[in-house]
Amino acid sequence: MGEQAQAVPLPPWRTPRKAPAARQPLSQDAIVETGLRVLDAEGFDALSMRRVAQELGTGPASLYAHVANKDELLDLLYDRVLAEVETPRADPGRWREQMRDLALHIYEVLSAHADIARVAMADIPSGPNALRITEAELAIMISGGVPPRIASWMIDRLNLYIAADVHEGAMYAARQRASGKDAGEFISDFFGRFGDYYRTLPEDRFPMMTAHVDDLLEGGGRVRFEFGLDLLLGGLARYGAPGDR
Amino acid sequence: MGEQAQAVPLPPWRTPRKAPAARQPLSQDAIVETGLRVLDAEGFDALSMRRVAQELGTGPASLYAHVANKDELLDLLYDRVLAEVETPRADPGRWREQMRDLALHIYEVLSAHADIARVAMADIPSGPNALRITEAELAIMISGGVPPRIASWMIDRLNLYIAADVHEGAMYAARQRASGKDAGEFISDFFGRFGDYYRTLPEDRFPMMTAHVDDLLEGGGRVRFEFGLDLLLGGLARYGAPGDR
DNA sequence: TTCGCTTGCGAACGATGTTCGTGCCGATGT
DNA sequence: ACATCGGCACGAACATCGTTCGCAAGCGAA
Repeated sequence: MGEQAQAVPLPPWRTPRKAPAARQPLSQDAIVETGLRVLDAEGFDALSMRRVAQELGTGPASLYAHVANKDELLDLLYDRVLAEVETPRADPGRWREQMRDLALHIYEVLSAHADIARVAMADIPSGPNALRITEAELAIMISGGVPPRIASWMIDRLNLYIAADVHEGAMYAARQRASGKDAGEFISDFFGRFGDYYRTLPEDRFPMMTAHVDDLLEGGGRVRFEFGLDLLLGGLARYGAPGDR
Repeated sequence: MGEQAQAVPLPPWRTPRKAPAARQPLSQDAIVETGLRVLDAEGFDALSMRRVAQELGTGPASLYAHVANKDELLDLLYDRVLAEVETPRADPGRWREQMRDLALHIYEVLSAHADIARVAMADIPSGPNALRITEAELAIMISGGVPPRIASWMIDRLNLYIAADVHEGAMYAARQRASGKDAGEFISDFFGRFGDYYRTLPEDRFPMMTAHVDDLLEGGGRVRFEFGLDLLLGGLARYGAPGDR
C-alpha cells in the first residue's frame, strides 16, 4: 500500500484527460457485460463498438486488445446469455415434459435479452454453454428412449425454432421501440391496422383471409410459440419415440 | 426509325461521362430486378444502395426517387421472390400432401435466392404475393377440415420455420463464399472440424455428445428440413385435424 | 537499466444509408 | 409557339459504422 500518491485535487490548468471514469481496467468480461447492458437497454442496432467503448469511458480501438472483432463479441455475448439457462438432470420417465420445460425455459431466457436472437440466428453456436445445453437435451431424450439420430435432429430443429421465434419477437420489440409508443398501445395499433387491411381485401380473391381475419390475428407470441412447440414434440411420436399418451 | 444519329466514334477529346450504359431509364422494377441480381450473385452483404446504383450506371441518390429507403427495397425484393411461388388449387382429400408439397416448394424458391431469407426474417411479409400464398394455404387446410384457428397458427409456424431454415442455409453459403473454397470441400471441412472438436470433449462431462458425434452431424440441410416439416405436420393430428393415418 | 511486449487510445480509412441543392427535360397551360 | 412547372437524375456531403495504424505508457524479464 502507499505506492500511489495520495489523491489531491489536480491543478486547475491540468485538465483531466476525461471524466475520470474510474472504470475497472478493461477486460473481456467487462466488455461483454457492458455489451449486454447496451443490448438490453437499447437493442441490437444500438450495439456498436463505439457505443460499448463509450460506455466504458474509452475509445473503440481499445476494445480490440480483448476481442478480435465484433463477430467475436457477439459470439461471447450469446454464450454469456446461454449461461443463464439451467439444465436439469435427465429423468427418463418424463423426457417429453422435460424437453418441453427446457424449451420454454430457453425461450424465456432468450426473450429476456430479446435482441440476442439476432445474434443467435447469425452463427453456429459452439460456446461452452451451448455445448452444455446440447448435452443435457441429448441426455434427456436418449435416456427417455428416443433413438439417438432422431434426438440429434430434434435438438437441431428445436433450437432453430426457438431462435427464430425469439427473433421474430425481437423484431416487434424493435419496431415498438422505434415507434415510441408503449407496448400495449403498439400491438393493438399494429394488429388493428393489419385487421383493417385484411378486411378491405377483395372477397372474391381472398375469401379465406377475409372470412377468418380474427383467427389469423388471435393469440400472442407466447401462445403461438407453445403451439409450435407442441407440434414439434407431438410429431415425434411416429419416429420411434416412446409416447406418453 | 432513324430519328437517332447514326453511331459514330466520339471525338477523342470528348470523354464520355460514363460507360454510356444505355440503361433503361430507371424504374422501380429495374431497381428491384437489379437488386435481385446482385443478391443472387454476391449475397446479402454486397447488396448496398451504391452497388445497385452502380450496376444501373448511376449514383445512389437516384434510387430514392423510386424507392423510399433500403427497407422498402428489401420488402419489394422479398415479394418479387415470392412471386415465383406457384400456389395450387385446394384439393380437400389431399390437404396434408398439398401442404407438404407447398412448403417444400417455398423452401426451394427461397433457397434459389438463398440470402433473401435474411430479408424474410427481418419483417412481416404483407406484399401481394405473401397474401396470395397465405390465402392458398388457408384454403387447402380449411377445405381439408382443419379448424380455422389451427390452420391460421399452422401457417404462421410453417412460414417461420421455412424462413428460419433457409436463413440458416444462407449463413453456411455466406461462409462458404467468404472461404473461397467450393461447396463440397467447404462442408466436409466444416463438419470435419466440428466432429474433431466434439471428439476431443471430456467424456465425463459430455458422455452423450462424444458418443453420438456421427448422429449429430449426419444429414444435410434438405433432410433435416423435411424432418422438421414432418414433425410439424404430424403434430397437427391432435388438434382436430383429420388424420390420414 | 534496458529491452520487449502488452495495453490504451487518438486519428484516420473506407464503406454504408440517406439528404440537400441544383440542374435538366418533358408535359402542360395559355 | 412559348412560358411554366413538377418530377427525375445526380454530385456532393453528413453522420455512422467496423477496423487499422502508429505511438505513448506501463511493466515484467533479463
